[in-house]
Amino acid sequence: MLTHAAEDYLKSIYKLQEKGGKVSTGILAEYLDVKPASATGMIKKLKTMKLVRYERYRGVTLTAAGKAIALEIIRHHRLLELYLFKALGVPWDGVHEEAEKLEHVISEDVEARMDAFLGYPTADPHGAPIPDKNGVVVQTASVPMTDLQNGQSCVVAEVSDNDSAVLRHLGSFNLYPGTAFRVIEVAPFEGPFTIDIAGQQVVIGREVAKQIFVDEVRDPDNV
Amino acid sequence: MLTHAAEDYLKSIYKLQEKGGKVSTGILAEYLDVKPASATGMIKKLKTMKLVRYERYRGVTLTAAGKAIALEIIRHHRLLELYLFKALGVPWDGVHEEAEKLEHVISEDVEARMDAFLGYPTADPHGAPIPDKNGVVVQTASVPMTDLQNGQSCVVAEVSDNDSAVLRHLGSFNLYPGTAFRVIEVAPFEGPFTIDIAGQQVVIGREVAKQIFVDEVRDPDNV
DNA sequence: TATATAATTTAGTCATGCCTAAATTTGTTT
DNA sequence: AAACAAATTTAGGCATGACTAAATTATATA
Repeated sequence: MLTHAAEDYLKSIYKLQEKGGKVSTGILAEYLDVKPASATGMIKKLKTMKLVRYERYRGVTLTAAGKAIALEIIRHHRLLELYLFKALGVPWDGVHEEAEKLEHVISEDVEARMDAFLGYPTADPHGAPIPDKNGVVVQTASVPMTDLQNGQSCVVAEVSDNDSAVLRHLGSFNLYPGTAFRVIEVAPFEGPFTIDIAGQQVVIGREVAKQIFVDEVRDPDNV
Repeated sequence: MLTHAAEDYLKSIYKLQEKGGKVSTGILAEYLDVKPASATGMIKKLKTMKLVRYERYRGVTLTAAGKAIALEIIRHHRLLELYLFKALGVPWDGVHEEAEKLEHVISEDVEARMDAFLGYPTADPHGAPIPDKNGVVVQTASVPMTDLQNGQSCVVAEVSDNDSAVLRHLGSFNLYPGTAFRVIEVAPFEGPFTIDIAGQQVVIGREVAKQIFVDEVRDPDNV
């Protein structure tokens, strides 16, 4: 069995790999809040276990075996988030932290029971896809909110779960996955977005908008 | 925050202390499946944290602070067992192992939510008392099944959760906390017990009987 | 009371997984 | 092509929590 630390490394490599192919030691270390030297050490260990491909100064990628483990941990994490949210009422800005600890510890049996209880869900409370038992992930074609233009309407697909303060903020005006909204105005020069959510006007800054991904983008009906 | 290992030591010292005052290094090491030298090392560490009282060759006891932590971990463990059993349908011979890993990891928030979901229960699936938030344990006056005489009837109060094979065995004839039974015969010379559970006759060996504790013992109505 | 046996402690190791500081490699710029 | 900056690796350390082997203390027995 792998250590918790090794599982975290694999998970992080997977996530970073998703948006940019090979992963450098430095990026990985920064993502894990660890010094680059520590990352090098763990990468070498993972290589001897044949979970990653690695050449010094050339970055890491997951092997098939490594990817399978990464996806299993991610599945644990997202199922746990949804379970804590739905079954125990943990607020959506708190589930990430809790799942981060539990994901390394639950058995496959408990995982399967949560999965069944939830009706074999495909997304967690932040809209992130839950890999299935075989590690298959349903990828959606969502785009960052920052791509939106004046007047366009859309539905929230996913929200980054890294920053719980941001999540609380979004929750305060009911912006969750599945919520529809319309862009009233995009302020020029990289300015904030003013949007309409169920009749309420809300202003969202660039930094926050970057963490929101949307679906079903439609141009204004009345041109 | 304490390490998982330290929490396990405190929990074990508490349990051993319950039935015999001071706890020797050897007993503790055996209970934790660790070499005595390792136990000595951890005991010293716990002493510097003022969680135990200790003099070499004289055994350990918990301080008030140590006891509070031990009870909190035990509370986590037993609440988790009951939660896994009731909310997720984990079989009663599997909850112990699972809770053993989770107990070190759940937050107080999740603990409180499970507690509320379960309706503030006072016993786990094996009948062991769940300490309340303040560390108060309701002690019952149950006696070991090995104390029973021919003809006496009783109700199962608690079953030791250490051995899951034993639990599966007991479950196979529906012997759970709350189950009533009557002793038909105690074979002489430390022999097995023959009992009547809801009309079925079952034979239970000494070693298993030692792990069963009973309440409401009554002598036969017809003498 | 001397001695054998059992229990416990000390001393020294090992593997993890992190760290810092210094050395090296790579890639970019002039 | 040389030199600089950034990224990466190496080397050496530290804390945990386990281990074995040897020394010490306590207890039981003759």
